[in-house]
Amino acid sequence: MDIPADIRTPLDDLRHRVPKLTEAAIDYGLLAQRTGFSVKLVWILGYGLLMRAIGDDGITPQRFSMLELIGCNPGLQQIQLGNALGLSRSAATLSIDFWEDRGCVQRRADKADRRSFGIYLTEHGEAELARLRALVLEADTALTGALTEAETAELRRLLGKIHL
Amino acid sequence: MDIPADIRTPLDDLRHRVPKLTEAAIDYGLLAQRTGFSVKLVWILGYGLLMRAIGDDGITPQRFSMLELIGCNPGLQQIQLGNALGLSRSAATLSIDFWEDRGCVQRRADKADRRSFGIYLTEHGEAELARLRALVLEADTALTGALTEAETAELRRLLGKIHL
DNA sequence: TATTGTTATACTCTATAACTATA
DNA sequence: TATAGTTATAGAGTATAACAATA
Repeated sequence: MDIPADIRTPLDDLRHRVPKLTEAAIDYGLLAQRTGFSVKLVWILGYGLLMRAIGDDGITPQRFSMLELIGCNPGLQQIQLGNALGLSRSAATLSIDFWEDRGCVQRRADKADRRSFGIYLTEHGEAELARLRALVLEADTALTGALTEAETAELRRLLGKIHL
Repeated sequence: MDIPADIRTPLDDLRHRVPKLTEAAIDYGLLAQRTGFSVKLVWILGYGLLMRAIGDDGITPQRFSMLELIGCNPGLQQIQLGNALGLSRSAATLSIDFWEDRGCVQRRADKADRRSFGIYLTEHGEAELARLRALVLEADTALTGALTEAETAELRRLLGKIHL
């Protein structure tokens, strides 16, 4: 499975969004020493990489996360999906609306509690999720392209120690 | 110099914004394996930590970055400041307006080119920047509180390898 | 009364484009 | 013509609050 050329060397085209802290012309002072600032720069790169890999402005990383969550947890309530991604009820509604409009998810009435729905992928949604997963994996691999596998594993371990 | 109590144990109060990927109830699927997703979660934590440490909704991490940049590079043009932070001209204007309204920065006419200004800190701005730097450093230290110093250094090295 | 979902609304941040004044 | 800065405007994404239906 070849990685498309525009994903293989991806970061260089996105660097205009991200300051080079070592450039002589500008002194970044404290920013250059802040872990949080480095995290932000890498987040910007990862976001841009993912957007480009997906190639559809409507499908943001956040919306992909929603679709992935639905695929892995069929039947969840909207409020549970929202909580799992740190979204308000209304933001979850809108995110699910987006995928419903694209024919990827279905709201099924919950017979036990008629206030709520169970959210499920449609067949088309399954296919779309499979397609996107491949792109997302490639973009994520590209993000750590400058690192060895051992370094990538260590990076993930350290990030996980912070947020887990 | 003691770290305030609400910064010393900071992450726990912010976790509601950040899913625990290992929780049994929900399967995060691909998301749990994505470096980019972990980066995002850590970014959310760092952002929240910094906002809380600063304790002034107007002063965002982005605006702090602008002030720090002005402090470290007095006399830069607005457009240069914007470029250094990945901002458009209009966004840079607004960010500098914010600090000017607070009496922290000054636009000084450039005698050689009357279209542009040199941006400088005021005395009050110097003091404000010094005050904020201490808070920012504490918040950044708190972000990596779960890591040893060696681990924090390694995390920074790995992040730098990606964005530098 | 409390909860699920929807809708209306407002807010923040951003970029683009039009505009002014210089160059 | 091009550039620095400002302003007007629009877009995306979010949250809060009011609302309807149901518990």
